[in-house]
Amino acid sequence: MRTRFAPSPTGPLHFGSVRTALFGWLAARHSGGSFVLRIEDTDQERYIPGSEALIVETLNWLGLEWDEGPEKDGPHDPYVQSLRIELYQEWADQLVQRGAAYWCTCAPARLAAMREEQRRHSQPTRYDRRCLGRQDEVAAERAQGQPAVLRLRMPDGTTEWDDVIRGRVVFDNKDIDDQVLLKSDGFPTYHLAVVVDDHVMDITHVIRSDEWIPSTPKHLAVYQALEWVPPYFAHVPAVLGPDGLKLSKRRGARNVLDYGELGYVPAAIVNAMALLGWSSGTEAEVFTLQELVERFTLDRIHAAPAVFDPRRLDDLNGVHIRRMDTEDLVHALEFHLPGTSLETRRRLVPMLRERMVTLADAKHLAAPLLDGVAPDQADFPPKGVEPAVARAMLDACIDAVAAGMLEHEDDLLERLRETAKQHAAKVGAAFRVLYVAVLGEPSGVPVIQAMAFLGSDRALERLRAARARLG
RNA sequence: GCCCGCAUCGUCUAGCGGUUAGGACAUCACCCUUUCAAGGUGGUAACCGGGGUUCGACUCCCCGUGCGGGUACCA
Repeated sequence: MRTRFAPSPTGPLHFGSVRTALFGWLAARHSGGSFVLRIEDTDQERYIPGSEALIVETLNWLGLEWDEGPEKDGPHDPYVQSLRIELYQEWADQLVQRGAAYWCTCAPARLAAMREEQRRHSQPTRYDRRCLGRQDEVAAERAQGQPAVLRLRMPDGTTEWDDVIRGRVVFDNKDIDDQVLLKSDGFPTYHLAVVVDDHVMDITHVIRSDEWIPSTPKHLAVYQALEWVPPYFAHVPAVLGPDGLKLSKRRGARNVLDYGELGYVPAAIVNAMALLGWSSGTEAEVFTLQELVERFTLDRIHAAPAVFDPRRLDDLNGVHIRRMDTEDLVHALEFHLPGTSLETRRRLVPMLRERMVTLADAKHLAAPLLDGVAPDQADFPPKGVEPAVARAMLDACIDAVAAGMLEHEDDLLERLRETAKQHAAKVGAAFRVLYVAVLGEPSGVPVIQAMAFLGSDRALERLRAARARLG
């Protein structure tokens, strides 16, 4: 199996487009086949410089390596369509010779008026083939330098194919327009370029978003005219935003790379994407990339569009963070805890790990431990705790820490529990005093571990400052 | 307007004629607990509507409805 991801360089990749790439990548890897990355930049107008670099970075970040494509070389180099123009023109000639395509010099204004008229009469809007019947004149016009486009001559009859995800799909060819294949500037349209490249590059399975279903008959017509064996088509459903509309840059769909800065890990993103429209058929839903490769098959993709729920990503992100290898986590945290040493992060990880939804959470979680100054807290002692209990807890803690009990966390914990009980206070509530004293907040990483991290001196400093506030 | 696709809890989904309609997220309750989390247990919550087909429909067919997409010298 050979699959490809063929984005156009019109900006960063969003969740929906990357999911399509993921499906293609997984299908290829699962079958032991190869995955091709191809840049479809046949529209110079929409080209946004830097997009290709973004695409490459995104795929690399998620671990979706391609076997052939930009920065990779391969037997079908180059993998950028704007560099393959002559190839498309050659096949366009073939289509003309075979009577499957014809030149058209109709002006845009005429086409617009024609469609307007058709719409008014409840007719489907298609090219009326005016130029098809006057090819000699058109040839003369072209010779004089008049701009022209090459159109596919859509054959009569019906076009059908067995979509891997949807089953049989049938179109009546009379509803399908004579698609422009070559623009007046000599560039191919998507419709010509994909077909030529997918065939030349031996793509066996075209996995693309379902917005392409209506144009698949056009592509099939080209395959047929050129006597090429068409690939399998798998049209994956769209990913919708919370508004129920298809994700798009226009509507603020987020650049997938942004998720990295927000603290999402690749494993979680890939897992969440896979679950949007695909299911394993078992009740397991947490998978690593490798586990997805083992289980993924195209036929288990659900045909209905899916609404992306960021809460699911959050959950999966926490799960994958908790499962991450410690050293990997220590390294991943570097970005979110700038200025910290490897060693510091190693000591922090046990306290942070189970409390992070995103890696970015490490910042506020670790702040009380990394700041040099003891945090302030207006509401002290915390409500629900008698001042007498607060004093007793702090005194006991100060004595114990001063006596070196931070070396024995379990004993210290036991000592503090007893102190709370002796004062008829709920252990949880009594401890809150300590949290506020040490972390500046009634919640956070485990307070005894936090004190151990800070060291006796700094811990005592904060405890005494809090004690002093109580008088 | 014309064409196409889709339709199970709020969300992602399992289901492929006979099930107490299952799981996950979210949500609620409880347990555990040094706080917060994590974890555990349990609860609330779904087959878009109408016709068929069938002994029997979530499941198959048709029609509606809703949603999505296409309808470009954009992809």
